Amino acid sequence: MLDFAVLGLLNESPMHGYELRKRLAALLGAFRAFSYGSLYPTLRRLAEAGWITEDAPLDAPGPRARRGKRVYRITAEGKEHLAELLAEVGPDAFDEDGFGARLAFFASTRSDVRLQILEGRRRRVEEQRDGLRSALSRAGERLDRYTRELHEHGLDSVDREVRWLTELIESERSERPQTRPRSGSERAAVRPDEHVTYPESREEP
Amino acid sequence: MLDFAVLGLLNESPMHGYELRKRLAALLGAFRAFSYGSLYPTLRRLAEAGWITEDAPLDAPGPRARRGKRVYRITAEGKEHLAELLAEVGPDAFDEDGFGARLAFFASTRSDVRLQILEGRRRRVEEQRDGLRSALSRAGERLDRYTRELHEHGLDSVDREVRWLTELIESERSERPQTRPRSGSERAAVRPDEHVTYPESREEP
DNA sequence: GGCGCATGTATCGTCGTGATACATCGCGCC
DNA sequence: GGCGCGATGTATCACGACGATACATGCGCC
Repeated sequence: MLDFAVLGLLNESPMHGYELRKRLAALLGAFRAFSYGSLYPTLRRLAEAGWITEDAPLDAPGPRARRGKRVYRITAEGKEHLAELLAEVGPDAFDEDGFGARLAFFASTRSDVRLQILEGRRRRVEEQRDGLRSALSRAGERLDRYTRELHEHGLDSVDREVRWLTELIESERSERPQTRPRSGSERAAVRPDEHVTYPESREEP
Repeated sequence: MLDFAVLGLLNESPMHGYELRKRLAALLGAFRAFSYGSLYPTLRRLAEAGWITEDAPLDAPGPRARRGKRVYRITAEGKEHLAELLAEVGPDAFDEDGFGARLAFFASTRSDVRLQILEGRRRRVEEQRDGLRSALSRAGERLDRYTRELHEHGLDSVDREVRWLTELIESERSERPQTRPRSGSERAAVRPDEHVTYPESREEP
């Protein structure tokens, strides 16, 4: 999840850890920004895996080991890996945060994958809604007033999210009405200025 | 946070860990139920602190060590501790989960503390709203369409939550219009069938 | 001249999660 | 008659994120 977001951002341009975190915050909604406590370990892991490089600006040979600014840059392998991540759905894509991260890079995501993600997320939220709904109608009467209020508010929110997702899905479908043909190669519906390159489209085995 | 919720539930009646988790889930909203991985360690911690007891049903002296059903029960000290927790606000009371937990036990919470919690939570959510709002008006135009959509939906939700909290606050105030007198002892406004006993009302030092 | 604030890198203890393991019991179903 | 399956029930562990903290630099502003 963090891997995905970091690669996505570094694919746009090289960055410092600090700026990365700010961009992450802007992307995922100000609150819900990862802390450095997870960001730096992630960067190191990504560097070890070869997806990114870490340009440490030649340490001035002074007496104290300076803590230099480090610029992180995506590698060719990293782009390849990102393209794979963008093309698959993965189980995290439907929870709150994972969905947010996927949505943030929808412009680089194949149109059919976009639909899969939106529909999966909607299914997930509908389950929440139904669970909440039946819990309320079962126990609603003998629930504490405040607890009931909380659950009703939660039900409302979740209900609105389902409607929002439905709108997104519909607009996604109307902009891409070729649901019919089911042609052999579902090719990338992506803008030409995209940085990533897509692997071959693959059928489910 | 978990401590608080567990003590609150055990204050109503003794329970197994399993049932505790179910009640927790019902209370906090089905999703957002703590896993056993945090529940059992918490129970052990609470038992060590003396807030609860752990009734292990005398192991049948058979060859294999049976894993018996354990009934957890709140102690007198636990009730005292719970009353303290209920009377103070604490910094977790304003985040999503902490607030939910506090709300779930509002019936056992002093009316003035209720107001503090509601208002603190509202302030928190207003900050989120304003941050989101200004981020959107600053960068809204050059934002990805999907990202903007996500942030606008988030802003909507947060906005509605503020309004919801305002309603709760107003109804809280109207049911307790003695905001005026500022009499020496802010006494418990609590139903007589409550299990907890309140410590002396204390003025801020 | 110094104060505070944004920039910038980094670590650590704490805590919750999600997966997993294991065990018992009642129920339906063939 | 026995078989499986889902609910009940207790428990652990690796992993990952958080929040606090530390430290350093450069910049503007009064």
